[in-house]
Amino acid sequence: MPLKEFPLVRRTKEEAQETRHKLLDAAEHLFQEQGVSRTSLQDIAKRAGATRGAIYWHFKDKADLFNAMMERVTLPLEERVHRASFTPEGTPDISDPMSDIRLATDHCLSQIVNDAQTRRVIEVATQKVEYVEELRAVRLRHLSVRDGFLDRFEHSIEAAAQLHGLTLPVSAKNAARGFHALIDGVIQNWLLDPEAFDLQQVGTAIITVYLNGLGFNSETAIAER
Amino acid sequence: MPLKEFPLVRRTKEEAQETRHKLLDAAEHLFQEQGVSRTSLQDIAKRAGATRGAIYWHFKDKADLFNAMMERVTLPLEERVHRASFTPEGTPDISDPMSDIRLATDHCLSQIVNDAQTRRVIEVATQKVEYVEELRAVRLRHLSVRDGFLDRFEHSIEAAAQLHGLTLPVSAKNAARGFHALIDGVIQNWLLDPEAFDLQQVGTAIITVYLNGLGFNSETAIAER
DNA sequence: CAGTTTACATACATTGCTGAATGTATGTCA
DNA sequence: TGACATACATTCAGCAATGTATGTAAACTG
Repeated sequence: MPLKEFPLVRRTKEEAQETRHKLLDAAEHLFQEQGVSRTSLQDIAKRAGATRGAIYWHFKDKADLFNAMMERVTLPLEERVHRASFTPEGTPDISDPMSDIRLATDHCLSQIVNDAQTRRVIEVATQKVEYVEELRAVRLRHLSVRDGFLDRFEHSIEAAAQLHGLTLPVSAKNAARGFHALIDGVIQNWLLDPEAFDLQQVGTAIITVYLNGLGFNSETAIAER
Repeated sequence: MPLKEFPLVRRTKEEAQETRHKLLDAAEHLFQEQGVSRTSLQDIAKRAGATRGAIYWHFKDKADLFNAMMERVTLPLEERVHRASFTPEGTPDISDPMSDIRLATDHCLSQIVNDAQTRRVIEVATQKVEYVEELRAVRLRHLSVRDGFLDRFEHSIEAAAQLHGLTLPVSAKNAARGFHALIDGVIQNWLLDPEAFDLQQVGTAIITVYLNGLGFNSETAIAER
């Protein structure tokens, strides 16, 4: 039964947003625990202290709710990475594009390790959902975000190579793909078994190895400062 | 209705194995198309030209069928990689452990690109299934297989470093983790959009970059031959 | 060549989830 | 202070999937 401590029927807009967030919170946890398909809207409503009526009011269906849950975390993260990659704010930096990328990457890893919500949502997105037709939109957005990152990486790598006057052993595009695959891979492996190793430490180390393989040796980056 | 071309009721043991394989084949395709949870046992039976009775005869339930489907592909693959990493057969090779690893990796990439079944199953395992309690066994096996690979990589990298007399910039364990993350990541990214790039070519290239970053420059490997 | 087991097909009972319809009390605004 | 929109709760119809129980004919066995 939906708890009835006080009259509680109609809410103000603020309260409505609060129940919306409670629904998304509940979904996050339940999706992580039982997987998306095995979690019913009933489960989510119950955990949020509401009924399915509330869900159908705020969202069209389960896929819509899933999307909202994802975007609540990924939109700010994307924006953050986006900003980090151009000049942060007022700081007129003419820094090495490669350190910008490394900073942004470190920030990502750090957020995954330190922010439980981010970790939960990424875990759901990578292990607790089936990417089928219904979630085509999610998949497409995922792809376009990825391609955006790849372009950014590619240009930064190219610019940095030019800056340091070195010739890359592979095309900038492939170098970017490898960089992305490395980060993506290490995050996924960590999520599979977070106890196995320290994501930030190992992540930083292997990125250094990879960039070193591209010709960016650590001294170069430090010397520039 | 289950097709009734001829009497067809009871089969010989061979025929029974054939229907078993047909069921697994059907499951593979349907899981890939619709995801595991959205595929009913009814769907699978129908596609295989059988009924749910056949499924419940051969398998305990859906999770059991899923396991069988996975192992039909992964067991031979694992065994192959395992063999590749020790001395193949009668060939008394005292080759560079690093080239062994590269050969095994190339073989994996090649099989993923060229064998549709392997590709299907890996795609299902990475995108079309939710790793929840019910599939705990799959997850655990996945982890133990991964750890086996990691150990192998670690030892090979260590041996190769000693052979070439170089000091690794990171621990052998972390070097192995990076190597694995790189391969895992590039495969997953390729599966997300196989049109985007050539897996074997890009894979080989970025592996070279990474190994180069570890200190194994391509000339070293070639010079040894 | 009976009896037994195998390899399924069929039928049934149960469960659980979705979507839509409807109810309802409260905010909100003219 | 009505009138309308909002933010849900409740109810209901309907299906779809699972698991099991049972039927059955052919293969296998001694």
